[in-house]
Amino acid sequence: MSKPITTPQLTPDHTELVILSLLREGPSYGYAISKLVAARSEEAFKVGPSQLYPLLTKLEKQGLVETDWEEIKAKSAGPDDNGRKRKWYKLSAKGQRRLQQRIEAHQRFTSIINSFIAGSEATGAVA
Amino acid sequence: MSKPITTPQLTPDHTELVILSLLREGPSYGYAISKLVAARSEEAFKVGPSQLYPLLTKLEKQGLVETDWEEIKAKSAGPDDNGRKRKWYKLSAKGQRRLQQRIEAHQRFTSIINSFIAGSEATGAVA
DNA sequence: TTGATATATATCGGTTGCAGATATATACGA
DNA sequence: TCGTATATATCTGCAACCGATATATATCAA
Repeated sequence: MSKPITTPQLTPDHTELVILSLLREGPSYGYAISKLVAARSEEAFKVGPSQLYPLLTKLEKQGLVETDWEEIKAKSAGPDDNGRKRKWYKLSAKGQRRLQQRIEAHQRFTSIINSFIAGSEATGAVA
Repeated sequence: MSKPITTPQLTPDHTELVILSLLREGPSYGYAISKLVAARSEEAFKVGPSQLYPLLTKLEKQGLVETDWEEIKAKSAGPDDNGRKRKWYKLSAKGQRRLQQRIEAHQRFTSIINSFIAGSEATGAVA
């Protein structure tokens, strides 16, 4: 028995759509995003570290998100560099436009897939 | 300038859904399927030979399709083996069940993606 | 008749993208 | 103190796919 069919995997484009959608609700950071994607999808979508961090870096390079380091101080903290850090990602104006494009692209995608599912009834072809 | 955003790519699961959907309308063969996918999707989806033939072979091995060779005879044809051939694919009962599963999985997929797009409004979270 | 294009199936080779593992470091509860 | 959770990041290998290539025939126009 192989694993049962639940949902198709995320393409890179769909992953970007999901992450930009989350960031539209407010800034977040890698670990939280990863957990949120799993929780909101009822574990259907999973974005692991090896997928997430390179993608976030790419979004940053493209100017779709702006980043900000938060120092999570331990009890005592000198001016050292070793404390735990949290990298916040905030949707930029460019990112919002990209999100809108991804949403529209997804709607076209869904529409075409549905036309295949509907089949000949929808195309006028003879059955 | 990179290519404009049109639709996300097809995952293997979505490609299978599209091809099984086409075969539900009646038997077809590789080249015709490739052309049909492009035509019906207004060129948004493209399934080239290197993607299509391995996939069709896989579907055949899984018993989702049944195959049948058609000899396309030239004007003269002895009992030779060199004539052009056409390999027909017909959806099996098992393939029909698989298609139904893929359709349901796609609907779950769409539903989850839409919930991300809808965002906080749909989740009860504070904006 | 010759050449270009379409039909038809199939494989190969390089690139991309990701899953799983590993690495590092801290916080917290049992 | 030991395991789990938080938090970011890279590495290694594998699988999938795009583009090209291969082979062979049919068709149509010049």
